[in-house]
This record gives sequence, structure tokens and C-alpha cells, in this order.
Amino acid sequence: MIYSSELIKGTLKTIVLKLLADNKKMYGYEITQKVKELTLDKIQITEGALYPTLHALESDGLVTIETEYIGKRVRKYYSLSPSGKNKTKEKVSELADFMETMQFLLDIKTKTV
Amino acid sequence: MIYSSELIKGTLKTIVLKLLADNKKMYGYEITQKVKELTLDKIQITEGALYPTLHALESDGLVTIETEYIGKRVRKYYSLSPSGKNKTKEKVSELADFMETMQFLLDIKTKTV
DNA sequence: CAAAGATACATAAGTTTCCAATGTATCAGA
DNA sequence: TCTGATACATTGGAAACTTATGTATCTTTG
Repeated sequence: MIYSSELIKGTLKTIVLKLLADNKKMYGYEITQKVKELTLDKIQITEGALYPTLHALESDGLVTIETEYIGKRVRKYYSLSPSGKNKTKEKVSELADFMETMQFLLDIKTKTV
Repeated sequence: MIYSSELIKGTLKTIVLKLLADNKKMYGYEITQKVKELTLDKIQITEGALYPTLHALESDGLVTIETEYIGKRVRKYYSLSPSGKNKTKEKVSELADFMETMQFLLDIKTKTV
């Protein structure tokens, strides 16, 4: 089962930031594979969503880029900047809070009836 | 604190369906107030988001409408249709599953490091 | 009793954010 | 040699929401 795409909306940026916080340094393709692996294929980040997101994070100054060559192939490593680390904490705790609220909403029936 | 709006995206339809499942019969304005109340003002559904959503649910056959007049003022009550009840179960369990996955992703660090 | 705020519906224009499709190129294995 | 994986990127389009605006009624308060 793959989650319907609308659920990913609004969480992608947070997922990427969190992965970078946990892994110091990752490149785009690696991120897509890591998310796929960690979520047992239930979340698949498409490249059309990821790359614009990474570029946005960079232009917001939240990540820095190091380019490496593996043979002749380019690989761009992304790392959190100091402000990126702060932003990650904010986003993660906001999302955690939001999910707690949502879980309460979803469980209303069993809790109040 | 109010959640940044991108988090709501993709969950609104599920929230509305779930509220209707728990309360049998609600009207639009009531839904906005109920969500506000249950989430301690952290989720505020705007009318510009809610009414189109309700209309979409209706045209998908997931809800039925009863119109009432309170004095001269119209009030439209929404109820789940049979297929709406099934859809609610699907959407709620998908969202619950998604949030479990997300919580795992957010907690990776403390679980694996 | 007038004005403000709450109730209650609705739509339109604009933005954000993602998906699907497409493109380029390299590398590994059968 | 060709297929599939690796690795980047962009474009067009759809979906879902926000902001703004509109109409109208009812209630409360100075």
C-alpha cells in the first residue's frame, strides 16, 4: 500500500530536513531510497517533488551543497546549515504536535462515546 | 499556536468525514467550530476550504444534505451516506497508518542511534 | 436603537505543492 | 550490448488550500 499523495503534502520538507539531521550529509537519490526503505515502500518520494524541494531549502539557506564526482557522475551532497538545524527542530516538533492533535481527532469516538 | 496551513492539506476531507461519523449530522459552520474547539484553536478550518470540500463530498455521493430554516436563515445539515461510511473507515485508517509511519520517521534518531 | 460581532451560506482569484512525464548522462551486470 | 539502476534536472498540469469578497440574518451591548 502506498499512501495517497495528498497526505505527503506539507510533510515532505520536514521529512527531508529530519533525514539530513540524522544523517549529516545525503544526496537526492539517496534520500528517495532511504525514505522508501524506512517506510517499507509506503512513502515514495518522486524526483519531481524532491529536487525542487532541495533547491528551495538551499535558496532559503537551510542547507549547503557539496558537489562530488563518482567517476564522471555528479553527486550533490546536502547538509543542514545552522539555521537549517533550528528549522528542523521547529518543523519536527510542529509536526509531532500536529499528529498528536490529529490522533486525538481520529480517536474522538472511542474516547468520548 | 496555529499549525502552518500546509499541514492541514490532505487531511481536511478525512477530518470532516470523521466528524460526521461521530456526530451523525452537522452543518458547515458547526464543523468549523467543533474542530476549533476540539483542537484548542490549533486547527482552524476556513470557510473557503470547507464549503468546496463539503460540495465535493456531496457530488461524490459520500454525504447527503437536509436543509433547515432557523428563522429565515438557511442551515444545511450533512450526513454520511452508506458509501460515505465506508470511505470514512478507509480514510481514517489510512491516515492513522500514515501517522504511525511518520512518527517512526520522526523518531528514527532516538530509535536507531 | 444602532452598531458590532456572531452566525451561515457561497464563490473567485491566486499560490503552493506535488505528480507525471520527459530529458540527459553514467555505470554495472547479464 | 542492452537493460536496469544511479543521478541529476525541468516542465506542464492538477489539486487543495488561502485570501478576499459577497450576501444576509440574528444577537448583544452601549
